Amino acid sequence: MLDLRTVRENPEAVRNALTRRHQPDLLTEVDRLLELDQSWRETTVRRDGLRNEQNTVSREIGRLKREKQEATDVIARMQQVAQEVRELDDQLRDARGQIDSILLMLPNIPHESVPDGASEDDNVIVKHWGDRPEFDFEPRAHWDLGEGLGILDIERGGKISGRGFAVYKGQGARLQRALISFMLDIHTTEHGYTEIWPPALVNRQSMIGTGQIPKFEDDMYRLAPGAGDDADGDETRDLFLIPTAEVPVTNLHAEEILDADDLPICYAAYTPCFRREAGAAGRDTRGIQRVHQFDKVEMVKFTSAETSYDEHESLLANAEAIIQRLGIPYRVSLMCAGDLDFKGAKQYDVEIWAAGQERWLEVSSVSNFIDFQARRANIRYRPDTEARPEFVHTLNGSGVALPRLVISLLENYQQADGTVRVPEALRPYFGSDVIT
RNA sequence: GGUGGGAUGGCGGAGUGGCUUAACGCGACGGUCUUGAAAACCGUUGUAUCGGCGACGAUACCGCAGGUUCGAAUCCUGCUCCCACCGCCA
Repeated sequence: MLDLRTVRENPEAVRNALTRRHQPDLLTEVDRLLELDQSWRETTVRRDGLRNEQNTVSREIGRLKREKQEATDVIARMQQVAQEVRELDDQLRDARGQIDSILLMLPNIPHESVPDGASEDDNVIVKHWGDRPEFDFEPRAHWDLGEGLGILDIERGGKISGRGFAVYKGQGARLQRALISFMLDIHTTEHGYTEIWPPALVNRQSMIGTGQIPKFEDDMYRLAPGAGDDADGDETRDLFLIPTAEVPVTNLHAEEILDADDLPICYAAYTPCFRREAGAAGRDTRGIQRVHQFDKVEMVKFTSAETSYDEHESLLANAEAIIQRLGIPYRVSLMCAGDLDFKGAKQYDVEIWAAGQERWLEVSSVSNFIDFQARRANIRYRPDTEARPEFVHTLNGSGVALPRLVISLLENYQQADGTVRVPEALRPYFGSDVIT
């Protein structure tokens, strides 16, 4: 979330950001926020003055009592003051709640290097890599290849769970396992990431910390209270399935003050990911392009404020390295302000080529959130021993998501007989050079 | 799931309603002394918010959230986490 002080002292920067993001509807929220803040501060001054009186006089009452003197009149007067403090506290709590809820809804401010634009059509393609494969036969889509090879079972996935859940079988299952190990090994041994294996269920506070809630709560899977549970909002059972490892991994350091010498902290984590895709019914429903549960290796970085944009570039390079080793053609887009993720200040998307469908598929989104998540999750660091703590910058990028990578591998490396070659780099993990 | 015991500053640890805006110790930082270091001695010590141009001042924070009271680390209610034992369990 944004710093309230930034909004207070530089509201034009915030309004400008909303305009660049093409979200003019939020401008009135900024005005409301400024009014609430003004009255919150005025009330705070009054309340603190009364608290000061309370503290002073209460000490005096203590002294009188010790000296066995009469204090009834003073106590009667202080009862009034206490009542007034209670009323002001209620007002403050209410105003603070409204302020926080607005702050939680306001998006990050796009970095100056982010291009203007209203939609994905205005994203800037900054890189192309690799040559698209050519075939002397008609290449097939992955759902045909997968079914033909017996490695992908969409229908049974639907039977046991519902639409949007896939079953991988035999060499398909092995391919999943091989890819996960392959990617994690590269990130940990060559890119300097520490491997994390986090929970897949997290509490509400963690979801707020990384920014999935409140804005995207409808896209999240949430555990229903079990039979016999209290229905009245028991925090311990208010759990969400993670939509990405970003949530548990970033929140590892929530409420902490990190040592500057430890930065940057770089984590890589494999997790399953769960997404309701609430607003996307009917889109890309064939195959495993858009599913409710998928697997992903995610990279997360905690950096100082000075280095985050450099770290952003190397994070992108780390994601690209995976795809390059698998010999898959890809392109990188710099997201325009209008298409930029709610919580991001700058974001690259990496799309790989799927030869069977002849289209680009997003497999990685590489974002710098600057202090947006760190402020929500309260993750700070001390620049040096004497300095006051500052918010870290958090970044993350997929490295990479599996289903679309599998699609691309199947479709790009398919052969006329329906078998699929396995890229060289993956063979030690997969144990074979062809999927038959 | 059950029973009992805990949670206090960077760490250890005192503190059962007012003489505590948390004692004492350790650590850290600054200084004195010293050729240098150690020891000793002196001083300092967290986080956040608000007010002020500023020096500075005020408020809040003793696991979390409410409550009682003129006044709460201390009393009450709910919750979380940790430790021990019991039960269940891959």
